[in-house]
Amino acid sequence: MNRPAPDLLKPRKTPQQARSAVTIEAIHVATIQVLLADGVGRLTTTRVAERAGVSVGTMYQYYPHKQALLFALVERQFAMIESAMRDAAERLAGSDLETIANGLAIAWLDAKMADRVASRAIYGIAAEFDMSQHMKRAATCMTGMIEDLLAAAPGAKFADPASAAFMLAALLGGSVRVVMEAEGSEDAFASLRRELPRACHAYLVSASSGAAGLMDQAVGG
Amino acid sequence: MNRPAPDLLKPRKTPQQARSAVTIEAIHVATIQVLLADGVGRLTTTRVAERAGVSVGTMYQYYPHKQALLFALVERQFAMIESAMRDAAERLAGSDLETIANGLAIAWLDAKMADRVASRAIYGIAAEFDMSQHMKRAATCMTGMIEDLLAAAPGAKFADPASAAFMLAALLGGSVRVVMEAEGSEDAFASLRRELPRACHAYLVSASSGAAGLMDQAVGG
DNA sequence: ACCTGAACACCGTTCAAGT
DNA sequence: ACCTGAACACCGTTCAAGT
Repeated sequence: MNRPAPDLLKPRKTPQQARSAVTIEAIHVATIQVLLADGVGRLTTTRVAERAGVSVGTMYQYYPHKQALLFALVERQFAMIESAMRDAAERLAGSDLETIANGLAIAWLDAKMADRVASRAIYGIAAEFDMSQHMKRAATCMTGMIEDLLAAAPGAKFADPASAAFMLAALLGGSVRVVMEAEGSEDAFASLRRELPRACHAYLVSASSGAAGLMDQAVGG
Repeated sequence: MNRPAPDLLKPRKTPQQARSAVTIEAIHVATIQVLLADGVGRLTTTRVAERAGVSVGTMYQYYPHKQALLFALVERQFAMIESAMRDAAERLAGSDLETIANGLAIAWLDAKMADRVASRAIYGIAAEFDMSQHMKRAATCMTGMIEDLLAAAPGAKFADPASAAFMLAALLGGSVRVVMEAEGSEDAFASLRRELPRACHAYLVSASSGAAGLMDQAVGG
């Protein structure tokens, strides 16, 4: 009893001896290398094992299947972004709408762009199997964080804070995603960096019914 | 000479006899059926051929590989959405920013939701192979259409119309995509339908420097 | 012109055997 | 406790043979 719910995508076991920790690290590194060199399409368990210097069987001792292997990378990326956004939220607590909008947009872009090559590769993985659970969790997390920020923003009253937070999360997440997927040029990313904060701010102002919001909009920008 | 550039994702040949037209249609229908019944992961050439009542070899006469088969579905979806948006743009030409924003957002949502099951399934496909070319083309097309609309909007002057159009396309495309990917609930889609027009409008007003724009924002809804 | 299906190369996964 | 690698089932793709 008190057994954890079986998560089929999780690693199979945790290393008990030093050499197995080395093995895991080798597999992890090899996965990234193969991914970057050959792409998701050509990433095979044999190739990864070969590159890691272990046999396929060994790989299957730690990961129940190929998906779990790739999933580990996605999780790491998710965690990185989540932590970056959490930092930003902490920094922005109590700020006005404009500061919040700009701060969130820039933090989001920075996190996504931090390692753009890896990011794109990982988006490719994320697409290959059903990520809806993770996406849902990430979206809920982001929405909650944003909702708290909005609630603490001085002089802004939202008729429906949950909706506003949800929409802002969708705007942030989606726009970056779409540009990345279309293999956006440098220009595209520059536009995004210029326009996304503005879009977020404009939306927040429009969704909040506080008088300060409208003042802000008429003066700022 | 004058040979068309080889597009490896295109069907291999066009039917010359009646029976082959029937075959193609059968394959197409079978693909959708298998996709909906078993998901992308379990869609195999054998299964499709079986369901279509032809041999695998026959399938390979019309499609050079499995990707091409799935690609045909994606193309159809793209064409449907593109045409819907073209209609909307025609209808909205010369309208003010609020009408344009609302009209585009609703048209976009309607097109994407028209057959939500198929849409999600097709997003799944689109993810499985590199769609960046198509995404890029679609994005360019949308951006162009929007830019024309903005140029024709009375009383709105954009410092950088191209950027504004680009950003609006990203907002539309991304937000819907993100919600779909997170397997959004009915609530989520309802929020999107309520908030997306507002977000688009707010952004356009903020990006345009025309006095009418600010008036609009302060008074409108 | 169109269709068939056995054959081939390759990939994910397992498991008996080793240290 | 950890590792190996031959073996298995399955899948995408081809091609000689048919109508």
